[in-house]
Parts: sequence; C-alpha cells; structure tokens
Amino acid sequence: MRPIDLSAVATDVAPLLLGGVLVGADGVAVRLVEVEAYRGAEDPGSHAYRGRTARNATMFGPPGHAYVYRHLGLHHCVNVVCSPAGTATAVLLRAGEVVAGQELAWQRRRAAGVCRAERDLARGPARLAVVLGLTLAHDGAPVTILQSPRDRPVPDASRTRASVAAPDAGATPLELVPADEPVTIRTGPRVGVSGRAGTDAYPWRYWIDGDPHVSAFRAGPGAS
DNA sequence: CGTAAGATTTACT
DNA sequence: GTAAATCTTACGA
Repeated sequence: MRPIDLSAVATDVAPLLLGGVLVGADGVAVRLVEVEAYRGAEDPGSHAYRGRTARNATMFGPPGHAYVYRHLGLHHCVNVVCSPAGTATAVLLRAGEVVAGQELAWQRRRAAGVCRAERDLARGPARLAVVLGLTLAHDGAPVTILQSPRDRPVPDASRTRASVAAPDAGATPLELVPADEPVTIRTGPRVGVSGRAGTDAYPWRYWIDGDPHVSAFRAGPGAS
C-alpha cells in the first residue's frame, strides 16, 4: 500500500484517512470514521479563506501537523494540515471509534460533560478532541504517518494511567496508522457550514458507510 | 469601536 | 426543540 502523502490537497487526503487509527501520546487511539476537507483560499467554508490570521497560522505551515482551534470559546477541533507550506488545506477529524485507552477516554469525557454510550465517546469533532486530550497546546504538533499497519503500536496499559489533565502535553506527537483493509466511503455536504460552502457544491465530508460512530448531519445556516 | 456569526455540545423547557 | 456558554474574526459605523 502506497503511504499517504499529506502534501497532497485535503480533498485527496481525506478519504485515505478513513479507517486509519490516530494514536495519541498517552495510549488513547481512535479509528477515524468521519472527516471533512477544507481547501483554504478556494473554499469559502475554510478558516483560511480570507488569509492568514493568528488562529489559522498552522494551516499555512508544512503538512503533517495538527491544526487545533477553539470554537465558541469552549470546544476544540483537530485538523491534519495538508498541502505544501503556504497553501492552507486541512482535514478536520469529525468522528471516530475509541480502540485503545478506553479508561482514560471515559475519564476525559466525563470531566467534560455527560456521556452514556460508548458510541458517543468520539462522535463529533469536539468530542474526538476531548478523548485524545488535545487542546490549543497541541496546535502545530507533528502528525506522523506510519508506513504499514504492522507498525501499529501495542496499546500500553501503563500509559493509559496518565493524568486526565495532562497540561504539559506541549507538542506531543500524534501517529496515524493507515487503514489495513478497504472501507466503503460515502460523501456529502459538510456539517454546520453556512452558505454555498455547506451545499452539494462542496461535497467534502467523507465517512465510512453505515458506521454507527459517524456523527449526525446538521445543515449550516443558509446551506439549504 | 461595537456587533454579529460561527467547522459545537450540553442542559433544560 | 431551544438556549447558553464564551473566543476569534469580519464587517459596518
């Protein structure tokens, strides 16, 4: 299997990430089931559409890093930066299934609010960020693509006992293990994106067909 | 300089 | 179903 090239455009990278496993530094790992692509200057729905700001600077940097931003002052969302430096495309990680470090994932989700079902642990971009313990401190952290599923790290129980707060995470790197078997992919308009950028004209949401961990669709304002 | 609108989630009516 | 929480950016006065 050819390794994933993050210097490609986000719309090319996004489907390749589905079924892959994102591994955090403290033992929590999430199998990605839903992502969205954002294409910077070409995309009215992108944070980078109107150029570089303090918040989105990471997206303009080199590929293979995490762009983490805060939404509504409360929640964090995580992207994988794509395209060469200077071109700001990225893939938003919208939902996944926790496949390792469940105990720590549950602790973090309970600390952030109520969560009853296993299915909802990482169902939604802000929830996914919570279980992985990602905050603004991780903006710019490297994301490494492992070459083969054989390199998949064995879940290390001792590391799942890390503190819930993990304030000193800094630029702890993330690892992404590509899918080891094909998945059936569906596409459609992005969730919660307003105006034309949230319509079929921009079908840049990608998810694994039928997977229960995919989040619910919600049309953006004026995206009819 | 003030205001409005978000790549959301949770709690309450 | 609707509101609230609360920060960054864009835009109009």
